[in-house]
Amino acid sequence: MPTLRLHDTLTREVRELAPLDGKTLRFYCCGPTVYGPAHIGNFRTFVLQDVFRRTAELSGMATLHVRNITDVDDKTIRDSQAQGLTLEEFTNYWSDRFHTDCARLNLLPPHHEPSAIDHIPQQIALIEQLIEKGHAYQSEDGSVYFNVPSFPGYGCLSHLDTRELRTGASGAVDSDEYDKDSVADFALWKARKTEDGANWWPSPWGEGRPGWHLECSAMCRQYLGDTFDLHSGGIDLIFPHHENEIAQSVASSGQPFAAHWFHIAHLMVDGGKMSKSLGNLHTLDDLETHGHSPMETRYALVSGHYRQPLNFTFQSLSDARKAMEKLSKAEQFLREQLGQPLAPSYEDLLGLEDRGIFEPAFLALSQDLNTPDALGKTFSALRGLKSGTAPGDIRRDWLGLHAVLSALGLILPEPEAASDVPAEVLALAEQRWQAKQAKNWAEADACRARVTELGWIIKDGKDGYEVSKS
RNA sequence: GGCGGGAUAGCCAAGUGGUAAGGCCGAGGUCUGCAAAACCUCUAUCGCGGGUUCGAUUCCCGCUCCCGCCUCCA
Repeated sequence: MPTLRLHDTLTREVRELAPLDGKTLRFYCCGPTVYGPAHIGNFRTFVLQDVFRRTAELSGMATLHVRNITDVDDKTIRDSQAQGLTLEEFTNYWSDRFHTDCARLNLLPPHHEPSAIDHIPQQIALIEQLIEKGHAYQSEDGSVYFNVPSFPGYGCLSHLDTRELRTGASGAVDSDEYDKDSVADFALWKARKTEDGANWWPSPWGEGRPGWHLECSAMCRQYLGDTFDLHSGGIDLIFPHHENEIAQSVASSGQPFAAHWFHIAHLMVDGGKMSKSLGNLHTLDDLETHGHSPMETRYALVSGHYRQPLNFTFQSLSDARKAMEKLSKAEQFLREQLGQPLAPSYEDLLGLEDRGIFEPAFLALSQDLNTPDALGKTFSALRGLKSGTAPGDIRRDWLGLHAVLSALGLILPEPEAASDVPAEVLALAEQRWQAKQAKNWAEADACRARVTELGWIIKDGKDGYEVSKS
């Protein structure tokens, strides 16, 4: 079993990852806040987490994957009310949409997908523990805050000295929060406000709702225990979200929290930050409107290393299509050598011992999830295969290729089905073929021209032809 | 101001103390009545200036520029 090595944000080094309990790799990924369609930047994170899980599983490890749904916060409350929906109706709609997009991107569903609202009691229990241990306090209005100065390790993940955490450092001050003892303190429980509408819950501190950071700490504990293998999210979550999670969890349990931290760098669009005002917050639907499939998007998202900002362009989607067609041709070549077997299932590939000429590509994934290197090594192996310089076991190599593709989660395009070609086009193509056999070039060319006009392309093979959409 | 990540061919993007993977695009070739596909070949000395070294794109220092975080953003 190849060892899995991954960069750890906490220690800032690439470290080997092995299940703490010797059996199952348990990890938590911060999920979406469901108040609108997720954009491809969000999906970069989820796709890379998926590649991580697949690589672990294909290496022979068992996994336990938890990813939450944040279904209560300022934005979900605000937007649900604006649309005259209950919070549940609103978040259910966007959760469903999120799941649809995940499926289109071939993301493995997490083993557990807990939501904040479904875990209010666990969150309240966590706050009670924190207050009991002197790490939290109640303010005048009934909100509860975490007492940051009471937790010496605060800032260890983001390497931000707590002295530097001063309000207004970035130019925007929330002068609303007078109740905090220290500017670094953050809300565990937010007292009910009129604008929250029906969205409040009873608690020992009065009516209100949980703070954002709290849900993850509570649900990590619920599904993975106090200490588990890995915690992941976008790079922007390092501070303050993950820093706060560590504070809440460690201060309440007295145990180590996540053993390893996995953060994914941001996606850029056309060299700059994505933003609504620039109109470059692409969703899967947007891209499909432009004729780019979710798989092309997935390929584009894994074409850069997860620790580097990735520049996303429409050109990268076109490149992805071409690259996948190339992979598909090679896969068909191997399949034909084997006499048209069915593609192996994901389960068939788990813990595969010998990946043949694709072993280096798979190894690249095991080495800090180097997806671009894995793709490069895959194409390099392909070249050797086709030029016959890599003699070997075809079946072994075919399975090896599928292991790499499965780890990346790529589903290759199938050759165009002939069935949806219009009868008229089919007839013209056949007529042309007959003319060609008779060496009647003028008629053959006329037929080709006509077919082209209709938006189709004829490609001749050795003993026949294929028609495809132009 | 603090912390962090970058700068590699037309575009995207790996990597290494010993003269730089891969994909896309482009050029040439084999093949082909045409067209396409397929296959082969070709295209960079790695932001700037110093230093260490037999040798640096890779290590160190300085500089320029870019980006992110420091506020409930993946």
